[in-house]
Amino acid sequence: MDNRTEIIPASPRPRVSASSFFITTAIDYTNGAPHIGHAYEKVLADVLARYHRLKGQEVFFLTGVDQHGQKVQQSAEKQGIAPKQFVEEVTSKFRALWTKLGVDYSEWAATTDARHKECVQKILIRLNNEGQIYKDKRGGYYSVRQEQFLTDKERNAAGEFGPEWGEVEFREEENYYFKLAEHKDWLLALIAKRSADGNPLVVPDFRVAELRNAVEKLEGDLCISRPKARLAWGIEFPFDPDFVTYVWFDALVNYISFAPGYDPAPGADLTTFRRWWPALHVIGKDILIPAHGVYWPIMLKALGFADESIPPLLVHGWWNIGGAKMSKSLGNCIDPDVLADKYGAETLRYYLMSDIVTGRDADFSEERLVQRYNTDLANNLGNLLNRTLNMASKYRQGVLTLGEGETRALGEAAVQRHGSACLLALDRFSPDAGLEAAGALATWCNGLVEDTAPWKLAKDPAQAEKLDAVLYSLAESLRIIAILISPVLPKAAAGIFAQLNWDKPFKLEDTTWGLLPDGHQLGKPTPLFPRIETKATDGGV
RNA sequence: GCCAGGGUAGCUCAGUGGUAGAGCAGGGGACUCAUAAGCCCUUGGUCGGGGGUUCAAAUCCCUCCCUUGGCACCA
Repeated sequence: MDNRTEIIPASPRPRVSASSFFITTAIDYTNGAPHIGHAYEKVLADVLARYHRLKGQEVFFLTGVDQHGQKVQQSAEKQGIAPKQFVEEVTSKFRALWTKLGVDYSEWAATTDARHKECVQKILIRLNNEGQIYKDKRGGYYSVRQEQFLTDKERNAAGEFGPEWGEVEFREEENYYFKLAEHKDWLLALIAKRSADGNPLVVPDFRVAELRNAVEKLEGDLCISRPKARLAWGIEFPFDPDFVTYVWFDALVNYISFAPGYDPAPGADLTTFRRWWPALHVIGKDILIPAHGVYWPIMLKALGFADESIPPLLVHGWWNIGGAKMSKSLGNCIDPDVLADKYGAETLRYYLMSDIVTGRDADFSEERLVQRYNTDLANNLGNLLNRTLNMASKYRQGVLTLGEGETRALGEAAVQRHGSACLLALDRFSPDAGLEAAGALATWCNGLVEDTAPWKLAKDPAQAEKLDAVLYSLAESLRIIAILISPVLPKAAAGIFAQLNWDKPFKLEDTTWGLLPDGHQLGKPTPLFPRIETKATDGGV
């Protein structure tokens, strides 16, 4: 219904470059196959990237994989293969899935890439030269079995380390540390300033408070190395070959090491880089604190980035399964590859974009996926296209005539109303609300058909111009709906254009009413979204 | 434990002082251009429990229960 198109997220949109759009996703850890959460984030970023391309902006969409680290090293050892081979196998699964789902990225960030390693090492050298990194010896309790230091969090109710850790010993270890704590006040001020300026560091805004609380509790510096004896699978410290860098200065740096034109050398020419930066970082809520909300801004600050250049974070929620958190240990992971094969990639894209409010959690249900496809795509939009072309074919041999102006004005007003709601939603990173607005336009069109009953108009020669105007308004609305949904459903949008016999590129400016010319010949109707028939017993996941 | 947010129709949620709402699902009807789709009408709720303030509370206050997230490197 019309009033639902008014549901627009309240958070202001952070400012990123106007002429170009740089968007990144988290890079996925290559310790296992991709699940539905990985797919959601990449599709979300892809939809936003496609939307900005639709607006005519240059888009740089960066995604990739985080391939280093202890878990990968351990998993590879278990399989008796080299870490390199292990991550290559897992990485290929991710890339194949993104291809299947139509995730159209510009650059692939793999942390084992030579370009990335070089950038990470240059950054470490620079920060070391500038006194932001120091070496220190600290002690702690170490689990030999788990090959990790334990913190108080690992202690049980009795204040002891449980038997699951095996033999626990006190151990001292030298490592490199990054000066984090001295930037605490700067970061607090930045968070406040950016929110006050309407250019929030974090969206949605309820996450800003969470971040502020976390920063206020910040104390101590950040350990950024591991001795090679303990972890060999990583990027070597350029000034100390006994160590590799540990996660932060490896994974987070991908956002600039793979960006166009970045060079960490002091005084380097960053003209190209600045044309794109800052990026919009699309991340999950699990990695906001502390990685992206605390460490990353401070790392960039240390590298000389200005306050306005600290990138905004778009924090999405999680897909739960039957109310429970999805996890490998529960064995309730949803395989997006299987779903895409079963229902089609665009059906999955539609579900992932429509059934979750950006920033919040949602419950994944295969049954609901089918239901939303049938209700929204097959019954509402697909059938609208089909009945429109059938009527045009039956009553007018598929030729459009402008017809009476009053009826067309109604169509134009509806397109204006729902179209602007859709675009506003996409500007606010909410494909869910955008799709709802586009769907509301289709619903309005179906209402127009019922109100005007073209099958009756066709029997009365005196109503010929009205019939023409109805058919024109429907076809023109469908053309515009196709553009509006194209970021989410590029193939279906192309299918609508094809059936409308409208061979034009997708552009946002073409959502203007009235571009289909008088006398336009429409194509032949074919069901665009065939209904998914389910057995009554097939209840989904 | 601390901080923040929730608990409203079968499901997903809107509604912050003035006679309980939407979409989907369920039921009924009229129509026929259409993917048995679309359209119209409609059944569903003592608004988590208890107490309080008020002429009036889903809405404010107190309390209890349940739940989610963050504080703790799994999108």
